Amino acid sequence: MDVKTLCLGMLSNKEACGYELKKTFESLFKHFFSAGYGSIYPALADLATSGLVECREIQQTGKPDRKVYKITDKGRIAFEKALQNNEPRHKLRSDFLAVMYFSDLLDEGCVNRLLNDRIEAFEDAVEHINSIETEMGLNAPAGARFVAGFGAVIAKAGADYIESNRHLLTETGSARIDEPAHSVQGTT
Amino acid sequence: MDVKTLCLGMLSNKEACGYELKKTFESLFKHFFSAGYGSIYPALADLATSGLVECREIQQTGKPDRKVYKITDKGRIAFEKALQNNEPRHKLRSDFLAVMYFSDLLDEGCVNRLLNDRIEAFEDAVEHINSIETEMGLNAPAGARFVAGFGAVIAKAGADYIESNRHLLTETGSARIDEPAHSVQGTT
DNA sequence: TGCAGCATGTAATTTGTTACATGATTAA
DNA sequence: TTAATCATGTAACAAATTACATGCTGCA
Repeated sequence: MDVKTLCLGMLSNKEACGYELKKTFESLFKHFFSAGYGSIYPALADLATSGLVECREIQQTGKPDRKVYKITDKGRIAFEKALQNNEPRHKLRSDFLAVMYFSDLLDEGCVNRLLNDRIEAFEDAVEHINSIETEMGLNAPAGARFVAGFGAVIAKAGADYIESNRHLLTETGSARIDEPAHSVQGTT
Repeated sequence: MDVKTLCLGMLSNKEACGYELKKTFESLFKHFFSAGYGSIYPALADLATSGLVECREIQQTGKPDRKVYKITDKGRIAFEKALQNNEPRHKLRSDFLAVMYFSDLLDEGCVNRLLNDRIEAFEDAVEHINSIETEMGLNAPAGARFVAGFGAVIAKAGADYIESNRHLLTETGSARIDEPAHSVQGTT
């Protein structure tokens, strides 16, 4: 699944401009898909050329015209077909794990810092997902809740794993003592 | 971190040919990094050109000469530097979650099939990792064990999450009829 | 005064995937 | 006889990232 297809999918829920789609990538989709303007704008242009979306320009003062894209019938059909096509991939790419694999080449301070950073990143992810779940509310589509829940559980599992197994990588197994005074909340 | 750097890292443990490195990508690194011959061979050629590895050709009958690459001192320094450089990324890319987000556009049979397939993929991953952990034994480097454990825990968490939350996506919440009676507990 | 938000896009570069091309040996 | 394993590579293609390019508004 490429950025183009995902944009089409987002537009099947609600019309939007490129800027807004980017916001969605950064909120709901953050933990499993990312896209920058450099992918989104060309994708929308392509979709419009293919007749899968229609574009309506809204004039604004002091800003570029807002281009609001709306999915067409042809677009809906194309997207449903895209959903059924390929057996969907699910792939992690982790430099973090690669570095940990070679952690015997690093000094302990460095390893500890990387572990702490990663735990923090996971905890931030959990918080981020919790906040969007709150925003969504209970009447949110099932798919959105399922996907958010998945992200939260996996991030939590990652943080917990590191906390429980960091002793494998450091002689002292030092916990996060070196964190300055911005208190880090417990793993929840 | 690109394929080139990871190849260099692998060679810091043990000299190898491209074919062997590919095997390592498919065993130890499978759950967090992937690379095909199309990336590996050019990467090795580049490394040799830069003097980070040395190549020794071993003649064979009926096969192309085996090119065994060995890291140089310069290569070791470059790799250690690469390890320290960037704060390492850890990024999931999941078409599976994207499709689930839009699962209301699919019929239940299709959704159930996708969920079952994903659970199976996660379970296969756990098994695969367990088998390489067994192969490695207890005297394996700490980094290798840490990384393998991480993969197993995350895959298990993913499978458990789907099992416990599939009811969100399907009216009937049909479980896997093809699985024998082993009840799956809630998350964690 | 400076930064964040809104809003668009292009172009160069990097990176990796896929298909192509070859070919012997061995086990099922 | 068919597939898998060993073993190398190139070339075309696809895709996404990054840097560049513009510019107003409103807040601190």
